[in-house]
Amino acid sequence: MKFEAVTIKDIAKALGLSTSTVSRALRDSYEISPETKKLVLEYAEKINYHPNPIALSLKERRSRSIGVIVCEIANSFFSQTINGIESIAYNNGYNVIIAQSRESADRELLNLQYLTSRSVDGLIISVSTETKDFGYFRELHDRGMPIVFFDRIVDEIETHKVIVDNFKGAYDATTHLVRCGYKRIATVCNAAVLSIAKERLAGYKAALTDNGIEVHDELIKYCQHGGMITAEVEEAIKELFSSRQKPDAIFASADKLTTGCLRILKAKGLSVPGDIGLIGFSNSDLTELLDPPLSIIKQPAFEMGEIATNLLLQLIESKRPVTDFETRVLTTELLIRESTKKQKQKAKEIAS
Amino acid sequence: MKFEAVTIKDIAKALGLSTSTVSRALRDSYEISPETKKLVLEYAEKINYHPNPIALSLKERRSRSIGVIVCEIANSFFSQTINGIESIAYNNGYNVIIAQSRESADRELLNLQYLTSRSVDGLIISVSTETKDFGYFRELHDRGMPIVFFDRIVDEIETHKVIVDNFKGAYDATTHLVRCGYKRIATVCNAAVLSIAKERLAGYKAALTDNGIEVHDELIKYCQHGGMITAEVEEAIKELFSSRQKPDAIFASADKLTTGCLRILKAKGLSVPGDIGLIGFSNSDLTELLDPPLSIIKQPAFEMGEIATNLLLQLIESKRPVTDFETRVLTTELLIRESTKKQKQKAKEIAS
DNA sequence: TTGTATGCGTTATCAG
DNA sequence: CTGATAACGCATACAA
Repeated sequence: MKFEAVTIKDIAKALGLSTSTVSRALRDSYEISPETKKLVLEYAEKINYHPNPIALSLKERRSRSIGVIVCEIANSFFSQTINGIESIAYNNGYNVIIAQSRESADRELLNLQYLTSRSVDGLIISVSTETKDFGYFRELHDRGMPIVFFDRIVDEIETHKVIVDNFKGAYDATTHLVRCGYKRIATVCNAAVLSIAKERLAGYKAALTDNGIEVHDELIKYCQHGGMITAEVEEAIKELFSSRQKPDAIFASADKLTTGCLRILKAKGLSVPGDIGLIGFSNSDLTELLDPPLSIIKQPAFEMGEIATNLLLQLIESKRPVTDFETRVLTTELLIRESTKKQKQKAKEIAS
Repeated sequence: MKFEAVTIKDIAKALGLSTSTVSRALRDSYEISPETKKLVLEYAEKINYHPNPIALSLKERRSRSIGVIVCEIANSFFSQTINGIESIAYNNGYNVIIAQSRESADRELLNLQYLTSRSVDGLIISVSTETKDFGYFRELHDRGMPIVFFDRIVDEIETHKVIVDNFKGAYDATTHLVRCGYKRIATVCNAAVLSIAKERLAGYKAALTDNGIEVHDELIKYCQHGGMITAEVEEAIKELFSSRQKPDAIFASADKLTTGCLRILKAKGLSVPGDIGLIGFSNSDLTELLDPPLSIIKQPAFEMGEIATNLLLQLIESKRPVTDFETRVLTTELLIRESTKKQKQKAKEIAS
């Protein structure tokens, strides 16, 4: 009673032809007579024949599917990226297989092995906060598996990468807080091993320095699990407020951290930006509806997904190893949404 | 230079054994001597052997992958559901292949054909707003393809379904608005063909009737594209406000519609709930951060994904057609988040 | 123009 | 205990 498909054999038998003739007729080969072709095609249509892609994959050693590994699907940034990935994949006849690492290096590795053993033709990856050992990525890459990294990239591996200008995004965000008059600006960021954490932290520091504000290490808090665990963000903020350098504003350097900070500040009864300034990376479509709306740094997530997929398909389809790898750096969007005119004015200064 | 895997043949050749011996040794067959087993296992480990799942699929006629079709991944409700689906699939060694219909029946059909021709072992589907013809679903189902519907289900097809009590959710939401003192309560809902739209509309109407409020058709607006197109929601609201029965509150009957309404009301300069009441289905984690926080009806999305997947795996693994289909009805959560004490009081009345 | 034989990687069925 | 062979569905080099 299993979903049983009709094969080329069935057609051959029914029509008194050989399987190869049928195969060729279906592929519209030049060496098949028009009559036979027509016969086969019509019969195939009639009995609703569909080639078995698994058999095809086995033969052609390609599955026309790409694997995607992110920490979490239910995160605006990643779900928007996956949207872009699916979009391009669909247009090119590829399937998208999704896996989540949940910020666990073990789980990431398992998914990686699983997907590659599943014969995906390529991988699009944003590494977990926990990943320290890139050996398996390297091994895969060396063995010829096409890989494209995005957002949280692995610098050491020579393949295409798609990121935003994290330094500039963080710089702009921090500068915005400075222009708003904040003096003790803290930052809550991801584990320091992550490329995005490093770049954004550098942007934050540079902005402070360029504005004559000293960088205080007590004002820099790391969340090892990328904000997946609420308590972690809570702890970070608690520490910030119990430090000598009590902050008057916070720059949250990732989607999950921004909403995490916002939630905890509100829970503490602190209004944003009344009591404390806040800006952060975010791709949620609701931040603009907050009252007052939250200023954010937005990444072009959908486009990142599209670009990553196009690059991957390029790698997949040019069978030879590609040596001229590129890192596509897109721009972030600083969305100033403070309500007072004064702040809008300041926003303009930054934009210019 | 293609990513080439090591096969059972390679092991056989290297060890001077036959492929069948190697195969059996790897599967820990009782008919292989401990020494040979050890030899094979160690060598396999050493050269990092992994069975080719495509070849396995061809042989076993199963791919250990499930297909998921939703209208849009970048929607809190669906991304949370997919999170749950991936979670269970991962635990059972299945891959999740994602496809989006983008509320287009054509695209849904193409994805459907694509996924099934890709030999997924089963499907988890939430139909698009546009879907009117369920013929292909029926055909697949009749041919033995395991299918589980969730959220937007197809009543006519006898298979497992996972939904929430949409009637009650809508009833509670509408009742809440009534208790808050609103008199002319409008609703913005999905295309009337959708199961969820019908059920929620019924709940809305029942709540009004039970509270002695007349149902006015002008206060019921449909969005054919489920809010995918902003203009559509804008139009609906514009129509509501230009009708004789100008509403004083709105019940938005889906995630996308709730945020859509909120956005447009804000854009119109109307404060919620100051100028107009609003409640709706939503799974966004930011609604609670709005000021004042927005009251919503939340669906247990993650759990729905988990349950749907468990049911699907059951269908897949019991090869015979299952005849005792069930519809799992979960409860929605009415999250009252109005700020005034009076409203909180009223919320309690509803809860009791 | 069509048919036959082989291989893709694996397991199952025989035979030894 | 182990090995040879067929089969899964398809494409293709080679034969006719």
